[in-house]
Amino acid sequence: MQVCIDRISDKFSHILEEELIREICQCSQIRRINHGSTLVEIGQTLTHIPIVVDGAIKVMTIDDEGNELLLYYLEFGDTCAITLKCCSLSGSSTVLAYAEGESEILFIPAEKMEDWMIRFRSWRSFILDSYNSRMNEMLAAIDSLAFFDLGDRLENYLRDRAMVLGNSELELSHLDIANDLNSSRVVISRLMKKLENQNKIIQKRGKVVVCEFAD
DNA sequence: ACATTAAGTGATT
DNA sequence: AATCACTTAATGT
Repeated sequence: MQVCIDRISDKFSHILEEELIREICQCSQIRRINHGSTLVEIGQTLTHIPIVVDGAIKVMTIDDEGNELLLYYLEFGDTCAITLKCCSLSGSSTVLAYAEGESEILFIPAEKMEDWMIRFRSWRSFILDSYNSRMNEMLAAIDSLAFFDLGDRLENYLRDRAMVLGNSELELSHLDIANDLNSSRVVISRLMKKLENQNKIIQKRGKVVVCEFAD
C-alpha cells in the first residue's frame, strides 16, 4: 500500500521532522493487519521495523516448553526495541508478535535506521524513547510477576487491556487470559468469579466488560 | 438434536 | 495456586 504523506505527517509531525517524514513515506510500507494475525515469528529474520499507526501489537516470548509470556503491548506511535536490535545485529527474532485489534503498521526498512540515527535528531530521540519505555514496561512486568499475586495481576491485566484497546469490552475467554498470565483456566475462572461478585467486571461467554477504569 | 467449546466447582496436592 | 475430574451452560451445525 502506498504511504500517504498527509496521514503520517498528521500523526507524527509533533515528534519527527518534516524531511524525515518525507523520507519515511518514500521508502516505507503501510499495512493493515487483522486482529490476531502474526506479525513476527520466532526465528524470523527481520528486514523492517514496525511502527504502530493504529491499533496495537502484542509482543511475547516463548520458553522451551512452549509457554508464551506476554512482554508488552505496542500502541500508537510505539516501535519495538527488540525488533530493532535484531535488525542491527541481523539476527533473528526472539519474540512473537500479534496484531491486537485491527491495526495499521508502518514498516520501515532496517537499513534506513542507521542513516537516520545520524542525520535526524528527532529519530534518535524517538528510538531512544522507545527503548526506554519498552524497558520500563518490561521492568513493570517483572515487578508484577515477583511481587503481586495472581488476583492483582489479573486486575492489572484487564485494566491494561481495556486501555490499550480503548474499549471496556474485551473478547477474551478465561483460557486466553490464563495463557497470557501463565496460569491455568480453572484458577482464572475462580478469580474472575470473585471480580464479578465485587462488581468489577461483567461476564458473558467469551467476553468481559471491565467496569472499573478508575480506582 | 447433537457436538463442541466455555465456564463453574469440589476435592486433592 | 495448580491439577483432576466432572458438571453445567452457551453456541454452532
